Amino acid sequence: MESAFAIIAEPKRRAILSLLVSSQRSVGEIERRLRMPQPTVSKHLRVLREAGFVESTVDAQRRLYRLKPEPLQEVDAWLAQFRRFWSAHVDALERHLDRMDQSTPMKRKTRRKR
Amino acid sequence: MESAFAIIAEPKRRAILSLLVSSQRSVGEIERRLRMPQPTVSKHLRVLREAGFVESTVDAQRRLYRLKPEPLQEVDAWLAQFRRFWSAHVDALERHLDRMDQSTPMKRKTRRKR
DNA sequence: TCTTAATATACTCAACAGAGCATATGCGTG
DNA sequence: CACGCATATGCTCTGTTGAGTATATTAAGA
Repeated sequence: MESAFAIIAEPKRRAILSLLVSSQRSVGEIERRLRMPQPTVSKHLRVLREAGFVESTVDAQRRLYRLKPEPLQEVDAWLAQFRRFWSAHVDALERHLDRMDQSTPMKRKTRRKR
Repeated sequence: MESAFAIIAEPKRRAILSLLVSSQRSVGEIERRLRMPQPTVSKHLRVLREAGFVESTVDAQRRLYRLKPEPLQEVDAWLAQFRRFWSAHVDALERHLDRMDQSTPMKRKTRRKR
């Protein structure tokens, strides 16, 4: 379960992370909002905690879980290398469209600039 | 194996994607550059192809594989919701630091503005 | 057409992850 | 201090996945 990528491969864990992005939540809140059995929630929270995605504080019998940014930022950093590729792709597409424009000048004005 | 997230959970697949970001490659090139057995490469390429991460064209006996942007963009879109959280986090940290500044004014000038 | 290079696929095996259920732990309250 | 709520953990079972090895497919070239 090493990598951050493996952690977010699990749909229910992604749901938990998405829920925590707005504010911290107790286990019971997560359980009710996501309609998951309590042991399932606790087990996924354990995985998330050990991987550094969340941290918890004790509030009487409750544990309040909240997001930590680092692991998701790591994923984001890996994705960065592909963003340049996407823009290059868009550029190539636009150059292609521009070439089409030259053959059909009537449509040129419908094209937006970057 | 449905989701894009599950696909990139595999380290070797991430390596292949990273390799393809610079240019398209044949199976043999991937095999040599990443030091993977050929069946391993082919199997991962199949998974990547069926999930829409790559596409291939035939060049004599070779197959040239290249990236397709959509699935990674989907991952990127999911991550977007957390970026606001990160900046909020940084803001909170900075407010905290600013409060510290008020108690130790001497250090204030070392703080950079946003 | 025989051969060789490039790639894909089939099959088996071992490891692991998630679900479900039962149960343990810990804290507050009467 | 006994009970109840909130949460964590243990255990078993099952499905899936990746590795490894062998083999099939397809095209090029002598």
